[in-house]
Amino acid sequence: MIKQNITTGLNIIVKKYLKDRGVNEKIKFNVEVPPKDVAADFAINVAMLIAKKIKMNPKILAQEIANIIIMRMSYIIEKTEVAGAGFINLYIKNEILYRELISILCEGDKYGSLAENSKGRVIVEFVSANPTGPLHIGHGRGAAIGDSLVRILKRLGYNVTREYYLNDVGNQISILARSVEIRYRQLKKEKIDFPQEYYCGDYIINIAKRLISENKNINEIDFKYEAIKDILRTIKEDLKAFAVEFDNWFSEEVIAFYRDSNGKTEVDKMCEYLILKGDAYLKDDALWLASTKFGDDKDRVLKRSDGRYTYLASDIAYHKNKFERGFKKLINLWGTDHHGYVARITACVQMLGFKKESLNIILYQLVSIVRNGKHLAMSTRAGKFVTLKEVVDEVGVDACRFFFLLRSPASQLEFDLELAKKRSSKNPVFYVQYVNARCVSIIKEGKIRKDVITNIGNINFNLLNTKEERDLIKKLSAFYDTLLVSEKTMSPHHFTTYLIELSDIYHRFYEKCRVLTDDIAITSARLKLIEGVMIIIQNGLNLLGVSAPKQM
RNA sequence: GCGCCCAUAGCUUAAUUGGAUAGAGCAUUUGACUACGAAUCAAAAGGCUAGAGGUUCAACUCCUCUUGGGCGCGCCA
Repeated sequence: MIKQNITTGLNIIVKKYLKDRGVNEKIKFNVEVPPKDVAADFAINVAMLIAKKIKMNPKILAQEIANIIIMRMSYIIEKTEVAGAGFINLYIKNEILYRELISILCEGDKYGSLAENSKGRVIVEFVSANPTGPLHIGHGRGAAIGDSLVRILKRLGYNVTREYYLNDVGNQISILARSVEIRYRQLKKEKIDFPQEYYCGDYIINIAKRLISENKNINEIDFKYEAIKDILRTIKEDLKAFAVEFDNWFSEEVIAFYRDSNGKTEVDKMCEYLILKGDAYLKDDALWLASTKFGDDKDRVLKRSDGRYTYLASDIAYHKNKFERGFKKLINLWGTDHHGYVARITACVQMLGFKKESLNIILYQLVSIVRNGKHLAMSTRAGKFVTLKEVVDEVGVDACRFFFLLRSPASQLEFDLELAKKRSSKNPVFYVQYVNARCVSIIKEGKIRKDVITNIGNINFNLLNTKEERDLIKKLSAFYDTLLVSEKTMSPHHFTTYLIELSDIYHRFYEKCRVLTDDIAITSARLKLIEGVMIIIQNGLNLLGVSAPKQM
């Protein structure tokens, strides 16, 4: 959290500086890590921003501010310099780094977390695959991103609920029920055709077989109920095997079927509300949503002329329901194929009287599976898709989750099965986990030596003064920065990048700085540094839902 | 046709959200084990960030257009 401490100090200085110059505006500047070839620890761009406002030479301002910083922040800043177009480079004192390492060691797995439930209630809705078949790898990516995002937000103090929205109402489900029924009848030797557009996977036949084995009269069988029951069970099993557990499974029936004392469903009430507000209107015997008012390209039907509601109507009621349950922020993870839906749901949120910003829709691109350099063909229609279970069974949960989180949700993901299985540094999961195993191993080795100092108070951290050691501690402290970036961008992929970079820096340290030597003071200090690395790697992997094995 | 998203090294991609000489990994080439895990490390080479304009002290990032790709455009879910 070094960066945050610096920012706090700088803000005070900048505020006063602006006031002295008669500038009343607030300036939002950045504290950033300079490029590789610059030796400084941090750099700020504030002088250039002020220069623009008051039309002065940024380098002169930079020098003035740099002087103030060195005077007022000497407790943290060792040295400043003006560089480039007006950057102020900051060199921080080593003691600050050591203090950071100490708090990592003391706080352990709590390091970088804010007080629980200090930031309000958030609901993250993800996967939400229709219960009409097993989860495929696309759902897997959504599951990994969603679950990891929840872990990140929790660490930042949000009170987060993981929710799966179950579309157990509507056409798809009717077709599912019919599909099972036809298979059932076929197994009973009835001559009946199976329509092409029905669900033709083997799992449908298996459900039918189960029903036959239960020997019930066909009139007693609720095909819809039975189908959902079986499919949902496998979905839950697959998610559990993938280390994803939902806090809540929200059934569409709750808003579409359940009626209050006046005989009204939540969908009914929502529509009445929108009509009253003038955001819904009747035309051609149907009820329309005036979504163009809020940026959609056309108005949408809520209730068909035959009286049945559309999927959209349920979905609006569902979002309303989420707000009514007290969530301040709604996060939805959708596959990119749903992007057409963003405008209308955003419009609805505003019609319901909530701010556009309270709904955050994250779209993620598709996953393609690569084996030996070749893309595997996929088609949902023919039931020829790669399931999540297949991939997890083949490469393991850790590799699977890490790979799904490797790229920004906005980029398409290539999942290389052979690479994911590799046990070498070429495989990024393995590379990161290997660091943890190595740390554990060295610490174990260190424990054998009786003379090692373990009490933090007696460690001479000043001995950690090489470039490699400084770099390593700085990277450790960037753990919190990574949390903040992930929050801002609503994406966990920064952590895979971070962990890979941290591992890189660790290995460089490992090559240059021998840990176990005859010098007991250095040995003890470096062992503590390694312990810090271990803590951060474990914390980071935990946010991704990936394990940190002690040996490999 | 309309709309949304994407385009970065041969391949897969990152870039702290507008900052300094655009970082990694794979593949290629070269080097390093008589000490803590060589399952590793060090180094070389590889880029007009698809193209053209614009805004800015500063653009991969923002705006406009063009080209190429993905997806969506139902009183389906």
